[in-house]
Amino acid sequence: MKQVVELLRTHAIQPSAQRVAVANYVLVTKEHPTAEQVFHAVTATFPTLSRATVYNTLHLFVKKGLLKQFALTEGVLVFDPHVEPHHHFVDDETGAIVDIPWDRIRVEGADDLPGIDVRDFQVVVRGKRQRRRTTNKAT
Amino acid sequence: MKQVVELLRTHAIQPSAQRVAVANYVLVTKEHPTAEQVFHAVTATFPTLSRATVYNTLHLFVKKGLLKQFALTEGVLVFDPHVEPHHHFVDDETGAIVDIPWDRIRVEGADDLPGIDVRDFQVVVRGKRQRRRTTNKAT
DNA sequence: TCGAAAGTCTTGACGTCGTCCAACTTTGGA
DNA sequence: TCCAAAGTTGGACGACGTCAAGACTTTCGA
Ligand SMILES: [Mn+2]
Ligand SMILES: [Mn+2]
Ligand SMILES: [Zn+2]
Ligand SMILES: [Zn+2]
Repeated sequence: MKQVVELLRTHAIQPSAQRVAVANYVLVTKEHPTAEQVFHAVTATFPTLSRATVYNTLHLFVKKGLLKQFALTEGVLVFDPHVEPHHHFVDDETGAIVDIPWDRIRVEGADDLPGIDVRDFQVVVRGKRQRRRTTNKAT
Repeated sequence: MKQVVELLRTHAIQPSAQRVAVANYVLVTKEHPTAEQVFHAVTATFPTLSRATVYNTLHLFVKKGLLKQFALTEGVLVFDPHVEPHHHFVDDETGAIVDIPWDRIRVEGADDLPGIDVRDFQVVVRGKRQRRRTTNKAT
């Protein structure tokens, strides 16, 4: 997409074909993919793309502020194009990570801790998605 | 230690020599060690202990409620003998994880999210430890 | 237009973390 | 005492991630 190329340019990133392909996936997703998920998703349409380039590109995007990086689930980093502050829910059963809007949870005292320069904080909620809501009227 | 043996027994865990050795390290530490750190620390005094047994034992302790397990830093799980709810600070520079008492931070709304059965939540704070406090009287 | 320098990409080797399994040792109750 | 169950071991294996050397591309001044 044209706008991805512009976005990379405005962040001082050369829009190579590989970077544009990665960007068109990872900057658009609502999920929180791992590097391996990005690799598999993008090589589906760009088969010659190498693993090293995926990692290099993701790290570059993080450095340039287009992505954030989290360690929330076992063993892997995930990438998040939603760079404004927000909280996360982690589904125990599937490992899925879901955004919680910043204003949905009130936090007091996290940025005023003795001896600490707080860079950021977030609430991490773990649990299960509820079974089908049966709140609907007669089905 | 004798009390570790008793602790294991009260949690229905056979206190084998290997488990006691692991317990004497991981149930006592104030740090949040990774499995590999546990492995290296305990093999220093119990050289025949195998990696598989360390992992088996840590997972058993988690299942029995003696430890909690978190993914807070890149690539590794950490284990925490402090099983009551509390928050965590992660030092950007060293990766060190430090407990924040539950009451130090007020959180409202995290357990009342639509469509979610919340099992638990915590605040994760990231930043730097401040340079030496110079609040002391004339040194 | 040409060629060098800088930038980018690929391949494949390597390291760490964690799992798994088959073979073994130890344990404790009949 | 004996033996089935429980526990342990070492090594193979897989996923994730890093790194460096070389190849390819783009840029840009002569
Ligand atoms: Mn930006
Ligand atoms: Mn307990
Ligand atoms: Zn997010
Ligand atoms: Zn803790």
